[in-house]
Amino acid sequence: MTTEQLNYNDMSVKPSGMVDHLSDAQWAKVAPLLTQHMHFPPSEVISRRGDFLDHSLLLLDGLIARSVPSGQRARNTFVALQFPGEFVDLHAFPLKRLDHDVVSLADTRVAIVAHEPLRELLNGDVELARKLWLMTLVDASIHRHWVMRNSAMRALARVANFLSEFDARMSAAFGMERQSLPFSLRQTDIADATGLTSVHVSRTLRELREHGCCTVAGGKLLIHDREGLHKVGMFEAAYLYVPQSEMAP
Amino acid sequence: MTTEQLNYNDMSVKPSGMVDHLSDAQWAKVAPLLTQHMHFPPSEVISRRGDFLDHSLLLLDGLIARSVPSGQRARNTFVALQFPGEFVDLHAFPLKRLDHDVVSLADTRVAIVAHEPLRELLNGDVELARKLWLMTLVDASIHRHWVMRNSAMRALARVANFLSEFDARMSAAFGMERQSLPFSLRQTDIADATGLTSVHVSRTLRELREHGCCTVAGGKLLIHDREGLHKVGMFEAAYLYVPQSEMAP
DNA sequence: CAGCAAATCTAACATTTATTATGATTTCCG
DNA sequence: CGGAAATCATAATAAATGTTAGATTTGCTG
Repeated sequence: MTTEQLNYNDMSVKPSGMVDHLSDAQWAKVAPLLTQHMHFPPSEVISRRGDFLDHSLLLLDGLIARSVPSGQRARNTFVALQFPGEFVDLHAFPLKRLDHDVVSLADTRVAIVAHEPLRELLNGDVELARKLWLMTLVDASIHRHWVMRNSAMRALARVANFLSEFDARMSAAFGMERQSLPFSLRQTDIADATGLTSVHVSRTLRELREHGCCTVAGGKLLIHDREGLHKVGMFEAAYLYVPQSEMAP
Repeated sequence: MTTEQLNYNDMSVKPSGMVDHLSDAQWAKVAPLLTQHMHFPPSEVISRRGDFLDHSLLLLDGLIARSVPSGQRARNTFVALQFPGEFVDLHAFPLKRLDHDVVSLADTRVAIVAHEPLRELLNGDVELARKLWLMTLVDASIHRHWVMRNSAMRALARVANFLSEFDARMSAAFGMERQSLPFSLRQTDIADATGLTSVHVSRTLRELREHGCCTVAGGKLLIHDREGLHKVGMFEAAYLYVPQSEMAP
Protein backbone atom coordinates (compact mmCIF):
# COMPACT_ATOMS: atom_id res chain seq x y z
CA MET A 1 0.00 0.00 0.00
CA THR A 2 1.25 3.45 -0.90
CA THR A 3 -0.08 6.84 0.12
CA GLU A 4 0.49 10.04 -1.78
CA GLN A 5 -0.32 13.60 -0.83
CA LEU A 6 -0.94 14.76 -4.34
CA ASN A 7 -1.37 18.40 -5.05
CA TYR A 8 0.12 18.06 -8.48
CA ASN A 9 -2.09 15.12 -9.39
CA ASP A 10 -4.83 16.92 -11.17
CA MET A 11 -8.36 15.81 -10.39
CA SER A 12 -9.86 18.66 -12.36
CA VAL A 13 -10.68 16.32 -15.23
CA LYS A 14 -13.76 14.31 -14.36
CA PRO A 15 -13.14 10.58 -14.81
CA SER A 16 -15.48 8.59 -17.02
CA GLY A 17 -17.87 6.14 -15.42
CA MET A 18 -20.54 6.35 -12.78
CA VAL A 19 -19.23 9.64 -11.44
CA ASP A 20 -20.42 11.08 -14.72
CA HIS A 21 -23.81 11.39 -13.07
CA LEU A 22 -22.34 14.61 -11.73
CA SER A 23 -22.40 17.75 -13.85
CA ASP A 24 -19.07 19.45 -14.58
CA ALA A 25 -19.91 22.12 -12.05
CA GLN A 26 -20.70 19.52 -9.41
CA TRP A 27 -17.49 17.67 -10.14
CA ALA A 28 -15.58 20.90 -9.71
CA LYS A 29 -16.89 21.04 -6.15
CA VAL A 30 -16.03 17.46 -5.30
CA ALA A 31 -12.58 17.31 -6.90
CA PRO A 32 -10.86 19.55 -4.32
CA LEU A 33 -11.71 17.01 -1.61
CA LEU A 34 -9.75 14.32 -3.42
CA THR A 35 -6.21 15.41 -2.70
CA GLN A 36 -5.03 12.21 -1.07
CA HIS A 37 -4.54 9.10 -3.18
CA MET A 38 -3.59 5.53 -2.37
CA HIS A 39 -2.30 2.60 -4.34
CA PHE A 40 -2.83 -1.09 -3.65
CA PRO A 41 -1.46 -4.24 -5.25
CA PRO A 42 -3.97 -7.03 -6.03
CA SER A 43 -5.63 -9.02 -3.23
CA GLU A 44 -5.12 -6.42 -0.54
CA VAL A 45 -7.79 -5.87 2.11
CA ILE A 46 -8.40 -2.12 2.04
CA SER A 47 -11.11 -1.90 4.69
CA ARG A 48 -12.60 -4.50 6.97
CA ARG A 49 -16.13 -5.52 7.84
CA GLY A 50 -17.15 -3.86 11.08
CA ASP A 51 -14.84 -0.87 10.60
CA PHE A 52 -16.25 2.55 11.34
CA LEU A 53 -15.11 4.73 8.46
CA ASP A 54 -14.53 8.48 8.47
CA HIS A 55 -13.84 8.53 4.74
CA SER A 56 -14.92 6.93 1.49
CA LEU A 57 -13.04 5.98 -1.66
CA LEU A 58 -13.40 6.90 -5.30
CA LEU A 59 -11.91 4.22 -7.52
CA LEU A 60 -9.59 5.77 -10.11
CA ASP A 61 -8.03 2.71 -11.61
CA GLY A 62 -8.10 -1.04 -11.14
CA LEU A 63 -10.87 -3.14 -9.67
CA ILE A 64 -12.37 -3.61 -6.21
CA ALA A 65 -14.60 -6.27 -4.66
CA ARG A 66 -16.90 -5.94 -1.70
CA SER A 67 -16.69 -9.28 -0.01
CA VAL A 68 -18.38 -11.10 2.87
CA PRO A 69 -17.58 -14.41 4.55
CA SER A 70 -19.39 -17.14 2.70
CA GLY A 71 -22.28 -19.07 4.19
CA GLN A 72 -20.83 -22.56 4.10
CA ARG A 73 -17.97 -22.80 1.69
CA ALA A 74 -14.43 -21.97 2.69
CA ARG A 75 -14.27 -19.02 0.34
CA ASN A 76 -15.87 -15.62 0.28
CA THR A 77 -18.84 -14.21 -1.54
CA PHE A 78 -18.55 -11.02 -3.52
CA VAL A 79 -21.62 -8.86 -3.03
CA ALA A 80 -20.41 -6.15 -5.41
CA LEU A 81 -17.65 -5.11 -7.77
CA GLN A 82 -16.60 -1.51 -8.30
CA PHE A 83 -15.13 -0.12 -11.48
CA PRO A 84 -13.10 3.01 -12.18
CA GLY A 85 -15.17 6.16 -11.86
CA GLU A 86 -17.36 4.65 -9.12
CA PHE A 87 -17.46 5.33 -5.40
CA VAL A 88 -16.52 2.20 -3.51
CA ASP A 89 -18.12 2.72 -0.13
CA LEU A 90 -19.95 6.00 -0.25
CA HIS A 91 -22.70 4.31 1.74
CA ALA A 92 -20.35 4.47 4.72
CA PHE A 93 -20.97 8.21 4.80
CA PRO A 94 -24.52 7.91 6.17
CA LEU A 95 -24.14 4.37 7.48
CA LYS A 96 -20.70 4.62 9.14
CA ARG A 97 -20.25 0.93 9.91
CA LEU A 98 -19.04 -1.29 7.10
CA ASP A 99 -20.82 -4.61 6.59
CA HIS A 100 -18.29 -6.11 4.18
CA ASP A 101 -14.60 -6.14 3.37
CA VAL A 102 -13.20 -3.96 0.61
CA VAL A 103 -10.58 -5.83 -1.41
CA SER A 104 -8.44 -4.90 -4.40
CA LEU A 105 -8.57 -7.32 -7.34
CA ALA A 106 -5.93 -5.60 -9.44
CA ASP A 107 -3.36 -2.86 -9.20
CA THR A 108 -5.66 -0.25 -7.85
CA ARG A 109 -5.61 3.49 -7.31
CA VAL A 110 -8.17 5.28 -5.19
CA ALA A 111 -8.82 8.84 -4.09
CA ILE A 112 -9.90 9.42 -0.51
CA VAL A 113 -12.90 11.58 0.44
CA ALA A 114 -12.98 12.47 4.12
CA HIS A 115 -16.54 12.53 5.45
CA GLU A 116 -16.14 15.71 7.46
CA PRO A 117 -15.45 18.10 4.55
CA LEU A 118 -17.91 16.13 2.44
CA ARG A 119 -20.62 16.80 5.03
CA GLU A 120 -19.83 20.52 4.91
CA LEU A 121 -19.98 20.51 1.14
CA LEU A 122 -23.28 18.62 0.98
CA ASN A 123 -24.88 20.77 3.68
CA GLY A 124 -24.53 23.66 1.29
CA ASP A 125 -25.59 21.89 -1.90
CA VAL A 126 -28.83 19.95 -1.82
CA GLU A 127 -28.64 19.01 -5.49
CA LEU A 128 -25.19 17.52 -5.13
CA ALA A 129 -26.25 15.59 -2.06
CA ARG A 130 -29.12 14.13 -4.03
CA LYS A 131 -26.76 13.10 -6.82
CA LEU A 132 -24.54 11.23 -4.40
CA TRP A 133 -27.62 9.63 -2.89
CA LEU A 134 -28.58 8.57 -6.39
CA MET A 135 -25.18 7.02 -6.98
CA THR A 136 -25.53 4.82 -3.91
CA LEU A 137 -28.96 3.81 -5.17
CA VAL A 138 -27.51 2.67 -8.46
CA ASP A 139 -25.34 0.35 -6.40
CA ALA A 140 -28.51 -0.93 -4.75
CA SER A 141 -30.11 -1.50 -8.14
CA ILE A 142 -27.09 -3.57 -9.13
CA HIS A 143 -27.35 -5.51 -5.87
CA ARG A 144 -30.92 -6.39 -6.78
CA HIS A 145 -29.81 -7.63 -10.15
CA TRP A 146 -27.17 -9.79 -8.49
CA VAL A 147 -29.83 -11.29 -6.25
CA MET A 148 -31.85 -12.22 -9.33
CA ARG A 149 -28.84 -13.47 -11.26
CA ASN A 150 -27.46 -15.69 -8.54
CA SER A 151 -30.88 -16.89 -7.44
CA ALA A 152 -32.61 -17.60 -10.70
CA MET A 153 -30.15 -18.08 -13.54
CA ARG A 154 -28.37 -21.29 -14.52
CA ALA A 155 -24.61 -21.36 -14.61
CA LEU A 156 -24.18 -20.61 -18.32
CA ALA A 157 -26.57 -17.68 -18.38
CA ARG A 158 -25.26 -16.53 -15.03
CA VAL A 159 -21.66 -16.28 -16.13
CA ALA A 160 -22.64 -14.77 -19.48
CA ASN A 161 -24.69 -12.16 -17.68
CA PHE A 162 -21.87 -11.45 -15.27
CA LEU A 163 -19.37 -10.97 -18.09
CA SER A 164 -21.84 -8.77 -19.95
CA GLU A 165 -22.10 -6.56 -16.90
CA PHE A 166 -18.33 -6.47 -16.61
CA ASP A 167 -18.10 -5.40 -20.23
CA ALA A 168 -20.79 -2.75 -19.88
CA ARG A 169 -19.30 -1.18 -16.78
CA MET A 170 -15.81 -1.25 -18.21
CA SER A 171 -17.15 0.39 -21.33
CA ALA A 172 -18.63 3.13 -19.16
CA ALA A 173 -15.28 3.55 -17.45
CA PHE A 174 -13.44 3.76 -20.77
CA GLY A 175 -16.08 5.88 -22.43
CA MET A 176 -16.30 3.36 -25.28
CA GLU A 177 -16.96 -0.26 -26.10
CA ARG A 178 -13.96 -2.46 -26.75
CA GLN A 179 -13.39 -5.86 -28.18
CA SER A 180 -10.62 -6.65 -25.71
CA LEU A 181 -10.79 -5.69 -22.05
CA PRO A 182 -8.29 -5.92 -19.22
CA PHE A 183 -9.62 -8.67 -16.95
CA SER A 184 -7.78 -9.23 -13.70
CA LEU A 185 -10.28 -11.68 -12.18
CA ARG A 186 -9.25 -15.26 -11.66
CA GLN A 187 -11.76 -18.04 -12.13
CA THR A 188 -12.09 -18.27 -8.36
CA ASP A 189 -13.09 -14.62 -8.35
CA ILE A 190 -15.77 -15.25 -10.95
CA ALA A 191 -16.87 -18.13 -8.73
CA ASP A 192 -17.10 -15.84 -5.70
CA ALA A 193 -19.14 -13.34 -7.68
CA THR A 194 -21.55 -15.83 -9.22
CA GLY A 195 -22.00 -18.30 -6.37
CA LEU A 196 -20.54 -21.20 -8.36
CA THR A 197 -17.46 -23.31 -7.75
CA SER A 198 -14.32 -22.50 -9.66
CA VAL A 199 -14.48 -25.93 -11.28
CA HIS A 200 -17.89 -25.17 -12.65
CA VAL A 201 -16.80 -21.73 -13.76
CA SER A 202 -14.02 -23.37 -15.73
CA ARG A 203 -16.49 -25.66 -17.49
CA THR A 204 -18.83 -22.76 -18.14
CA LEU A 205 -16.17 -20.51 -19.63
CA ARG A 206 -15.23 -23.30 -21.99
CA GLU A 207 -18.84 -23.49 -23.11
CA LEU A 208 -18.97 -19.76 -23.75
CA ARG A 209 -15.75 -20.05 -25.71
CA GLU A 210 -17.16 -22.90 -27.78
CA HIS A 211 -20.37 -20.94 -28.37
CA GLY A 212 -18.14 -18.27 -29.90
CA CYS A 213 -19.26 -15.67 -27.36
CA CYS A 214 -16.08 -14.70 -25.55
CA THR A 215 -12.74 -15.87 -24.23
CA VAL A 216 -11.20 -15.22 -20.84
CA ALA A 217 -7.43 -15.70 -20.92
CA GLY A 218 -4.19 -14.06 -20.06
CA GLY A 219 -5.72 -11.26 -18.06
CA LYS A 220 -7.99 -10.29 -20.95
CA LEU A 221 -11.65 -10.67 -21.76
CA LEU A 222 -12.12 -11.00 -25.51
CA ILE A 223 -15.63 -10.33 -26.74
CA HIS A 224 -16.16 -12.23 -29.97
CA ASP A 225 -19.91 -11.80 -30.22
CA ARG A 226 -21.36 -9.22 -27.88
CA GLU A 227 -24.89 -9.70 -29.07
CA GLY A 228 -24.61 -13.46 -28.65
CA LEU A 229 -23.17 -13.05 -25.18
CA HIS A 230 -26.03 -10.77 -24.19
CA LYS A 231 -28.52 -13.24 -25.57
CA VAL A 232 -27.10 -16.20 -23.69
CA GLY A 233 -26.98 -14.09 -20.53
CA MET A 234 -30.34 -12.40 -21.11
CA PHE A 235 -28.53 -9.15 -20.50
CA GLU A 236 -30.30 -5.80 -20.47
CA ALA A 237 -28.31 -2.87 -19.18
CA ALA A 238 -31.12 -0.72 -17.76
CA TYR A 239 -30.39 -1.67 -14.15
CA LEU A 240 -26.93 -0.10 -14.43
CA TYR A 241 -28.37 3.40 -14.92
CA VAL A 242 -25.34 4.37 -17.00
CA PRO A 243 -25.31 8.16 -17.42
CA GLN A 244 -26.29 9.36 -20.90
CA SER A 245 -23.26 11.50 -21.66
CA GLU A 246 -21.23 8.35 -21.31
CA MET A 247 -22.23 6.55 -24.41
CA ALA A 248 -22.72 9.55 -26.65
CA PRO A 249 -20.68 9.63 -29.89
CA MET B 1 -57.53 -1.29 -4.33
CA THR B 2 -59.03 1.43 -2.17
CA THR B 3 -58.00 5.03 -1.74
CA GLU B 4 -58.79 7.17 1.26
CA GLN B 5 -58.25 10.86 1.81
CA LEU B 6 -57.67 10.59 5.50
CA ASN B 7 -57.48 13.66 7.60
CA TYR B 8 -58.91 11.89 10.57
CA ASN B 9 -56.48 8.99 10.29
CA ASP B 10 -53.87 10.11 12.71
CA MET B 11 -50.27 9.70 11.60
CA SER B 12 -48.94 11.65 14.56
CA VAL B 13 -47.90 8.42 16.29
CA LYS B 14 -44.68 7.15 14.76
CA PRO B 15 -45.04 3.52 13.67
CA SER B 16 -42.52 1.00 14.99
CA GLY B 17 -39.97 -0.42 12.58
CA MET B 18 -37.38 0.99 10.29
CA VAL B 19 -38.95 4.42 10.33
CA ASP B 20 -37.82 4.53 13.93
CA HIS B 21 -34.47 5.70 12.59
CA LEU B 22 -36.19 9.08 12.59
CA SER B 23 -36.36 11.12 15.77
CA ASP B 24 -39.78 12.14 17.05
CA ALA B 25 -39.16 15.66 15.80
CA GLN B 26 -38.24 14.37 12.35
CA TRP B 27 -41.29 12.14 12.25
CA ALA B 28 -43.42 15.14 13.11
CA LYS B 29 -42.18 16.79 9.92
CA VAL B 30 -42.79 13.77 7.72
CA ALA B 31 -46.19 12.74 9.06
CA PRO B 32 -48.11 15.70 7.55
CA LEU B 33 -47.11 14.49 4.07
CA LEU B 34 -48.85 11.16 4.65
CA THR B 35 -52.48 12.19 4.35
CA GLN B 36 -53.43 9.82 1.57
CA HIS B 37 -53.68 6.11 2.29
CA MET B 38 -54.35 3.11 0.12
CA HIS B 39 -55.42 -0.43 0.75
CA PHE B 40 -54.63 -3.54 -1.33
CA PRO B 41 -55.73 -7.15 -1.13
CA PRO B 42 -53.02 -9.82 -1.46
CA SER B 43 -51.24 -10.41 -4.79
CA GLU B 44 -51.98 -7.00 -6.24
CA VAL B 45 -49.38 -5.27 -8.40
CA ILE B 46 -49.06 -1.82 -6.86
CA SER B 47 -46.40 -0.36 -9.17
CA ARG B 48 -44.77 -1.74 -12.27
CA ARG B 49 -41.18 -2.09 -13.41
CA GLY B 50 -40.32 0.78 -15.70
CA ASP B 51 -42.84 3.15 -14.13
CA PHE B 52 -41.71 6.68 -13.43
CA LEU B 53 -42.95 7.47 -9.96
CA ASP B 54 -43.81 10.85 -8.50
CA HIS B 55 -44.46 9.39 -5.07
CA SER B 56 -43.22 6.71 -2.69
CA LEU B 57 -44.98 4.47 -0.20
CA LEU B 58 -44.65 3.91 3.51
CA LEU B 59 -45.90 0.47 4.47
CA LEU B 60 -48.29 0.71 7.41
CA ASP B 61 -49.61 -2.80 7.57
CA GLY B 62 -49.26 -6.04 5.65
CA LEU B 63 -46.37 -7.20 3.52
CA ILE B 64 -44.88 -6.15 0.20
CA ALA B 65 -42.48 -7.81 -2.23
CA ARG B 66 -40.27 -6.18 -4.78
CA SER B 67 -40.26 -8.59 -7.66
CA VAL B 68 -38.47 -9.00 -10.99
CA PRO B 69 -39.04 -11.42 -13.86
CA SER B 70 -36.99 -14.51 -13.20
CA GLY B 71 -33.99 -15.52 -15.28
CA GLN B 72 -35.21 -18.85 -16.60
CA ARG B 73 -38.01 -20.19 -14.52
CA ALA B 74 -41.62 -19.27 -15.18
CA ARG B 75 -41.97 -17.52 -11.86
CA ASN B 76 -40.61 -14.31 -10.44
CA THR B 77 -37.73 -13.54 -8.17
CA PHE B 78 -38.22 -11.42 -5.09
CA VAL B 79 -35.33 -9.03 -4.65
CA ALA B 80 -36.70 -7.58 -1.42
CA LEU B 81 -39.50 -7.75 1.12
CA GLN B 82 -40.79 -4.74 3.01
CA PHE B 83 -42.32 -4.83 6.47
CA PRO B 84 -44.57 -2.37 8.30
CA GLY B 85 -42.72 0.77 9.26
CA GLU B 86 -40.48 0.64 6.19
CA PHE B 87 -40.48 2.73 3.06
CA VAL B 88 -41.21 0.53 0.06
CA ASP B 89 -39.69 2.45 -2.81
CA LEU B 90 -38.12 5.55 -1.38
CA HIS B 91 -35.28 4.99 -3.82
CA ALA B 92 -37.66 6.13 -6.54
CA PHE B 93 -37.33 9.63 -5.13
CA PRO B 94 -33.79 10.17 -6.44
CA LEU B 95 -33.93 7.41 -9.07
CA LYS B 96 -37.39 8.05 -10.55
CA ARG B 97 -37.57 4.93 -12.71
CA LEU B 98 -38.57 1.71 -11.01
CA ASP B 99 -36.54 -1.40 -11.84
CA HIS B 100 -38.94 -3.91 -10.24
CA ASP B 101 -42.60 -4.52 -9.56
CA VAL B 102 -44.12 -3.72 -6.19
CA VAL B 103 -46.58 -6.42 -5.11
CA SER B 104 -48.74 -6.90 -2.04
CA LEU B 105 -48.41 -10.26 -0.28
CA ALA B 106 -51.13 -9.72 2.28
CA ASP B 107 -53.89 -7.31 3.08
CA THR B 108 -51.81 -4.21 2.89
CA ARG B 109 -52.16 -0.58 3.89
CA VAL B 110 -49.74 2.08 2.69
CA ALA B 111 -49.36 5.82 3.09
CA ILE B 112 -48.38 7.86 0.04
CA VAL B 113 -45.58 10.41 0.07
CA ALA B 114 -45.60 12.68 -2.96
CA HIS B 115 -42.08 13.53 -4.11
CA GLU B 116 -42.73 17.20 -4.70
CA PRO B 117 -43.55 18.19 -1.10
CA LEU B 118 -40.92 15.73 0.10
CA ARG B 119 -38.32 17.57 -1.95
CA GLU B 120 -39.37 20.87 -0.40
CA LEU B 121 -39.16 19.38 3.06
CA LEU B 122 -35.74 17.83 2.52
CA ASN B 123 -34.34 20.97 0.92
CA GLY B 124 -34.84 22.66 4.24
CA ASP B 125 -33.62 19.86 6.48
CA VAL B 126 -30.24 18.35 5.70
CA GLU B 127 -30.31 16.01 8.68
CA LEU B 128 -33.64 14.55 7.74
CA ALA B 129 -32.49 14.08 4.16
CA ARG B 130 -29.49 12.17 5.44
CA LYS B 131 -31.73 9.95 7.56
CA LEU B 132 -33.85 9.04 4.56
CA TRP B 133 -30.68 8.40 2.59
CA LEU B 134 -29.59 6.10 5.40
CA MET B 135 -32.86 4.21 5.29
CA THR B 136 -32.41 3.43 1.60
CA LEU B 137 -28.89 2.25 2.40
CA VAL B 138 -30.21 -0.19 4.98
CA ASP B 139 -32.23 -1.66 2.13
CA ALA B 140 -29.00 -1.96 0.16
CA SER B 141 -27.31 -3.71 3.07
CA ILE B 142 -30.16 -6.19 3.13
CA HIS B 143 -29.82 -6.68 -0.63
CA ARG B 144 -26.18 -7.58 -0.09
CA HIS B 145 -27.15 -10.11 2.51
CA TRP B 146 -29.65 -11.63 0.09
CA VAL B 147 -26.92 -11.94 -2.52
CA MET B 148 -24.81 -13.85 -0.03
CA ARG B 149 -27.67 -15.96 1.22
CA ASN B 150 -28.95 -17.03 -2.17
CA SER B 151 -25.45 -17.48 -3.60
CA ALA B 152 -23.63 -19.27 -0.85
CA MET B 153 -26.00 -21.01 1.53
CA ARG B 154 -27.52 -24.43 1.18
CA ALA B 155 -31.29 -24.82 1.15
CA LEU B 156 -31.72 -25.63 4.85
CA ALA B 157 -29.54 -22.79 6.10
CA ARG B 158 -30.99 -20.51 3.43
CA VAL B 159 -34.58 -20.97 4.47
CA ALA B 160 -33.65 -20.84 8.17
CA ASN B 161 -31.82 -17.59 7.58
CA PHE B 162 -34.74 -16.20 5.61
CA LEU B 163 -37.21 -17.05 8.33
CA SER B 164 -34.88 -15.58 10.95
CA GLU B 165 -34.84 -12.34 9.00
CA PHE B 166 -38.60 -12.42 8.72
CA ASP B 167 -38.85 -12.88 12.48
CA ALA B 168 -36.36 -10.12 13.23
CA ARG B 169 -38.01 -7.56 10.98
CA MET B 170 -41.47 -8.46 12.19
CA SER B 171 -40.21 -8.07 15.74
CA ALA B 172 -38.97 -4.61 14.84
CA ALA B 173 -42.36 -3.79 13.39
CA PHE B 174 -44.16 -5.04 16.50
CA GLY B 175 -41.65 -3.57 18.89
CA MET B 176 -41.23 -6.99 20.53
CA GLU B 177 -40.30 -10.58 19.87
CA ARG B 178 -43.11 -13.07 19.55
CA GLN B 179 -43.42 -16.78 19.49
CA SER B 180 -46.16 -16.73 16.88
CA LEU B 181 -46.11 -14.39 13.90
CA PRO B 182 -48.63 -13.66 11.17
CA PHE B 183 -47.13 -15.19 8.04
CA SER B 184 -48.97 -14.57 4.80
CA LEU B 185 -46.31 -16.03 2.49
CA ARG B 186 -47.10 -19.17 0.58
CA GLN B 187 -44.41 -21.73 -0.05
CA THR B 188 -44.10 -20.44 -3.60
CA ASP B 189 -43.36 -17.01 -2.16
CA ILE B 190 -40.61 -18.42 0.03
CA ALA B 191 -39.32 -20.11 -3.11
CA ASP B 192 -39.30 -16.80 -5.00
CA ALA B 193 -37.43 -15.13 -2.17
CA THR B 194 -34.81 -17.84 -1.70
CA GLY B 195 -34.23 -18.97 -5.27
CA LEU B 196 -35.45 -22.50 -4.60
CA THR B 197 -38.39 -24.41 -6.04
CA SER B 198 -41.55 -24.65 -4.01
CA VAL B 199 -41.12 -28.42 -3.87
CA HIS B 200 -37.75 -28.02 -2.27
CA VAL B 201 -39.07 -25.38 0.08
CA SER B 202 -41.69 -27.88 1.21
CA ARG B 203 -39.00 -30.48 1.94
CA THR B 204 -36.89 -27.89 3.74
CA LEU B 205 -39.70 -26.62 5.93
CA ARG B 206 -40.39 -30.18 6.99
CA GLU B 207 -36.75 -30.53 8.01
CA LEU B 208 -36.91 -27.35 10.06
CA ARG B 209 -40.07 -28.63 11.70
CA GLU B 210 -38.42 -31.96 12.50
CA HIS B 211 -35.36 -30.15 13.86
CA GLY B 212 -37.76 -28.47 16.27
CA CYS B 213 -36.85 -25.00 14.99
CA CYS B 214 -40.12 -23.64 13.66
CA THR B 215 -43.38 -24.43 11.93
CA VAL B 216 -45.03 -22.62 9.05
CA ALA B 217 -48.72 -23.35 8.85
CA GLY B 218 -52.11 -21.76 8.67
CA GLY B 219 -50.81 -18.31 7.97
CA LYS B 220 -48.59 -18.38 11.04
CA LEU B 221 -44.90 -18.78 11.69
CA LEU B 222 -44.34 -20.52 15.01
CA ILE B 223 -40.87 -20.14 16.46
CA HIS B 224 -40.16 -23.12 18.68
CA ASP B 225 -36.45 -22.56 19.15
CA ARG B 226 -35.24 -19.17 18.03
CA GLU B 227 -31.65 -19.83 19.00
CA GLY B 228 -31.65 -23.12 17.14
CA LEU B 229 -33.18 -21.48 14.08
CA HIS B 230 -30.51 -18.78 14.13
CA LYS B 231 -27.82 -21.41 14.47
CA VAL B 232 -29.05 -23.48 11.54
CA GLY B 233 -29.35 -20.31 9.47
CA MET B 234 -26.11 -18.75 10.74
CA PHE B 235 -28.18 -15.66 11.41
CA GLU B 236 -26.64 -12.46 12.73
CA ALA B 237 -28.83 -9.41 12.65
CA ALA B 238 -26.21 -6.68 12.24
CA TYR B 239 -26.94 -6.19 8.55
CA LEU B 240 -30.50 -5.11 9.36
CA TYR B 241 -29.31 -2.00 11.20
CA VAL B 242 -32.38 -2.14 13.44
CA PRO B 243 -32.69 1.16 15.32
CA GLN B 244 -31.75 0.94 19.02
CA SER B 245 -34.91 2.37 20.50
CA GLU B 246 -36.72 -0.51 18.89
CA MET B 247 -35.52 -3.32 21.06
CA ALA B 248 -35.31 -1.41 24.31
CA PRO B 249 -37.26 -2.86 27.28
C1' DC C 1 -72.41 -28.23 4.27
C1' DA C 2 -71.11 -29.36 -0.56
C1' DG C 3 -68.11 -28.44 -4.01
C1' DC C 4 -64.44 -26.13 -6.08
C1' DA C 5 -59.89 -23.99 -6.39
C1' DA C 6 -55.71 -23.20 -4.43
C1' DA C 7 -52.03 -24.70 -1.72
C1' DT C 8 -49.35 -28.29 0.15
C1' DC C 9 -47.15 -32.72 0.42
C1' DT C 10 -44.85 -36.71 -1.35
C1' DA C 11 -42.41 -39.80 -4.32
C1' DA C 12 -39.78 -41.14 -8.37
C1' DC C 13 -36.79 -39.60 -11.41
C1' DA C 14 -33.77 -36.19 -14.07
C1' DT C 15 -30.49 -32.62 -14.10
C1' DT C 16 -27.37 -29.47 -12.41
C1' DT C 17 -23.79 -28.43 -9.67
C1' DA C 18 -20.39 -29.66 -6.03
C1' DT C 19 -16.53 -32.45 -4.56
C1' DT C 20 -12.33 -34.67 -4.97
C1' DA C 21 -8.39 -35.70 -7.30
C1' DT C 22 -4.77 -35.31 -10.62
C1' DG C 23 -2.07 -33.44 -14.27
C1' DA C 24 -1.05 -29.56 -17.27
C1' DT C 25 -0.14 -24.72 -17.61
C1' DT C 26 1.02 -20.42 -16.41
C1' DT C 27 2.93 -16.97 -13.46
C1' DC C 28 5.94 -15.30 -10.24
C1' DC C 29 10.31 -14.63 -8.25
C1' DG C 30 15.03 -15.49 -7.08
C1' DC D 1 16.67 -19.23 -16.70
C1' DG D 2 14.71 -22.55 -13.33
C1' DG D 3 11.86 -24.01 -9.84
C1' DA D 4 7.92 -23.23 -6.68
C1' DA D 5 3.40 -21.80 -6.31
C1' DA D 6 -0.82 -20.43 -8.35
C1' DT D 7 -4.02 -21.17 -11.61
C1' DC D 8 -6.51 -23.73 -14.87
C1' DA D 9 -8.34 -28.04 -17.15
C1' DT D 10 -10.59 -32.31 -16.93
C1' DA D 11 -12.59 -36.56 -15.36
C1' DA D 12 -15.08 -39.50 -12.15
C1' DT D 13 -18.17 -39.49 -8.61
C1' DA D 14 -21.40 -37.68 -5.15
C1' DA D 15 -24.74 -34.63 -3.49
C1' DA D 16 -28.13 -31.15 -3.87
C1' DT D 17 -31.77 -29.45 -6.14
C1' DG D 18 -35.11 -29.38 -10.03
C1' DT D 19 -39.01 -31.57 -12.55
C1' DT D 20 -43.16 -33.93 -13.11
C1' DA D 21 -47.18 -35.82 -11.53
C1' DG D 22 -50.59 -37.22 -8.51
C1' DA D 23 -52.69 -37.42 -3.80
C1' DT D 24 -54.13 -34.75 0.07
C1' DT D 25 -55.37 -30.93 2.60
C1' DT D 26 -57.05 -26.34 3.25
C1' DG D 27 -59.91 -22.57 2.61
C1' DC D 28 -63.40 -20.32 0.49
C1' DT D 29 -67.96 -19.56 -1.69
C1' DG D 30 -72.47 -20.54 -2.76
